[in-house]
Amino acid sequence: MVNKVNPLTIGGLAKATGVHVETIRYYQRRGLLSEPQRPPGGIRRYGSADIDRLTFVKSAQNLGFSLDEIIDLLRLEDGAHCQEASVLAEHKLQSVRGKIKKLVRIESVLSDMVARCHEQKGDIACPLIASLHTGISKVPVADL
Amino acid sequence: MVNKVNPLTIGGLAKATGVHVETIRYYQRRGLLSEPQRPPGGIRRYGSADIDRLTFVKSAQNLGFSLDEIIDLLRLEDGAHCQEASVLAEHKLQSVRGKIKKLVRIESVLSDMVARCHEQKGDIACPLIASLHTGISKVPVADL
DNA sequence: ACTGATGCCGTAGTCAACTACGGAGTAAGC
DNA sequence: GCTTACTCCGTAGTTGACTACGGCATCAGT
Repeated sequence: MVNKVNPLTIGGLAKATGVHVETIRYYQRRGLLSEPQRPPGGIRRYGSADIDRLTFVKSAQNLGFSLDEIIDLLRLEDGAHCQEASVLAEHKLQSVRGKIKKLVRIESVLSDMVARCHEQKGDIACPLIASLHTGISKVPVADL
Repeated sequence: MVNKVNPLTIGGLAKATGVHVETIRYYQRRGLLSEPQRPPGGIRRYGSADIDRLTFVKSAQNLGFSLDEIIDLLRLEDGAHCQEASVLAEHKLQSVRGKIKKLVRIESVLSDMVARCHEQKGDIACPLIASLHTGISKVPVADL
């Protein structure tokens, strides 16, 4: 009962995309991927459209979009809503830039602390531990 | 029944540190903060040592340490294990730098996409959506 | 026809770090 | 002495994105 257009079983789709079978089923439940009709009592078949869809989802996810946000993007998928899509992307860009800023601050505090540890001369106390006690680096770390 | 050394109730400690009462209780359960003895049938009292401890936990957390890692740091808290502490901090520094790298790559892809949207001249398709279909930006986003 | 690998399906478990709830006891101010 | 605000405690729920389990159906190869 092999379909010429949609030759893949869910396992084949998983191999073709590198997405776990259970994850594909999860995406179907979440509405990120539609479930093809299945022949009575038979097994569903998938094709290149599904591979493309999963590629879309994974690309967006790699850019930091959540599944909920990807659902929004999928509604704009026909390419006719460029304005709206770029608004979403710009928001994401802002949040990515915010995260980078926070991490860069954390990086400088941490590397300072490590450096002070290394140049420590005969002190007894650890400057790193000491810094943590003084409440240094009050970087709000929310949603890193 | 007010204690001169440890005058704060858990609510006072919460206010003094900006950490929610429930979170303090959660930290006690996790072993990040010890529970002071309480007078029979009475209410526990907290003092500056507890404020300091919470400051320590929050500072470390703001630097990206997980609670489990902070438990490790707390074992080194006497300041006599500078070597070990700085090893932990260096690991964290590595991971922070890794995250920054990934985010910077994401930032450049996203800003490219947005820019192409803005300079789009009379095309019908949205370049941003199109990019997502081609599986661009295979940045493994794990543990962002 | 048989067997072993897959598919289907619903439900439940995982992780981290909280956050909320409910009911009973206690402390403090008037 | 009464009221109101806390405190204590254990347990359960939240979030996001999966991941696992168990039992049955189906398919492909021999």
